[in-house]
Amino acid sequence: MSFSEKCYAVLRKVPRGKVTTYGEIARAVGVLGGARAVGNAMNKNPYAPEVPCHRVICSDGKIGGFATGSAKKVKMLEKENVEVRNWKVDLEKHKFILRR
DNA sequence: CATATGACACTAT
DNA sequence: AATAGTGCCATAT
Repeated sequence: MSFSEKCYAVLRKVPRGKVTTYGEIARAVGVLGGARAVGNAMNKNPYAPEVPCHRVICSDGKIGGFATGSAKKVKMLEKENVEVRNWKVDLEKHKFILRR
C-alpha cells in the first residue's frame, strides 16, 4: 500500500463537521514531517468524494489549497457546519483527533 | 541516479 | 499578530 493510499485510508475516518491537518495525517501514517507529501496525495485524490479531502487544512487553521479552488473547499466545510472566518478554522472546535 | 515540485510546518523575526 | 526563511517528504521528470 503506497503512502497516498494510507493517507486516504486515515482520512476516510474523519467525520462530517470535523477537520484534520496535513501534518496530523502524515503522523497517523507514520511519516513525520510528511505534511507536504500529504498535500500532493490530496491534490490527486482519485477517491473523491468518498475520501473527504476538503476536511484537511493547515496546522495553523488556515484553509490551505484545493484542486478546484480553495473557495469551493470553504463552501463544502460550511455546508458541514464548520465555521470558517477569514480563511481560518477554529481547530480547538473542529479538529478531529486521529489515533496515533 | 539527480533534480524539481507542491493543497505544508516550524522558527525566528 | 503577521511575515519571511528554511527544512521536509513522497512523486514526477
